[in-house]
Amino acid sequence: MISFEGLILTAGVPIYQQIVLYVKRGMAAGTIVDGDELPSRRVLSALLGVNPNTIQKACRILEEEGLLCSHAGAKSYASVSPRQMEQIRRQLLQADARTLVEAMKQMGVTREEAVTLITDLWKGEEEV
Amino acid sequence: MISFEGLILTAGVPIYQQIVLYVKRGMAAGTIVDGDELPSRRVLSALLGVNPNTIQKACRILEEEGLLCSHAGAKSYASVSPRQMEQIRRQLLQADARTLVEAMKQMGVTREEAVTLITDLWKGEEEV
DNA sequence: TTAACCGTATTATAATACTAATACAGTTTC
DNA sequence: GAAACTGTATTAGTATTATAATACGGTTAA
Repeated sequence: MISFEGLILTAGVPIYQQIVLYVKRGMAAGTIVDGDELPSRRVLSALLGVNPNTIQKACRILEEEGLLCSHAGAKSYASVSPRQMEQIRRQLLQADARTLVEAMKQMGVTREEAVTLITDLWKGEEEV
Repeated sequence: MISFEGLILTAGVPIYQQIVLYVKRGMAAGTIVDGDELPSRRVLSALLGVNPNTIQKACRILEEEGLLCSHAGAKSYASVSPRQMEQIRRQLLQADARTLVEAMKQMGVTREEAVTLITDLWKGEEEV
């Protein structure tokens, strides 16, 4: 059963997008693997405190991308091949890193300063 | 006169937020300094191809944060003290880096891998 | 002073995101 | 087969984002 305990909803970003991203990142990390069972729409909506329609929207997107297998009446399961897993991992990493690099450059930050900032933050959060 | 040539609007994020962020990053980088003149609402809206109301919303936010000085009938000017500049820089850097670190950790990426990814991307974009 | 600019405000319209309340049909289990 | 689930669809209402079309009054320079 896929766990959503690690998902902390942030204001300002569409909820369905956050759910999709959470699942994709889990797949990239290997914490969500092929065949894993998804909680039902109703259970998940109660768990996250959002509307069932919002959950359904996220699930529909995941299914359209071939990452979720849903059939009316039956439970839903993760569907990820090793190839898909690698592709998702690469795409997400590239996107996140590119966003940061562009932001840093716009602020006139040097590469060394950026690396220092990240390593420091990494250590800092490990203590918490 | 503050230049907005470097601002590339992205779909999915509110335009007024992108404008506010662009100005703040310019202030953090030192490319926008205290007293710099802002293009008029109408000129800027034509330049970016967005509605004047959207520009006005961004300007209202910047003024409420004390970063823009506007008076009816007169032109608008950037208003940044050295203390504000440092504060903005620190806030934005922290926010961006924190977002990346959380994403990386969710995907099971090591600190070394993250640093490598960023340094590579930095070099790669410098060639372009 | 008057014309041309400036910031500001208002009203209306449309698209998207999200909530809310149902309803329906397929699957599973006892 | 019936009850309890499951995914799916529909309709309605609200808030935010953005556009559109004006309008008003202050500032500035010819």
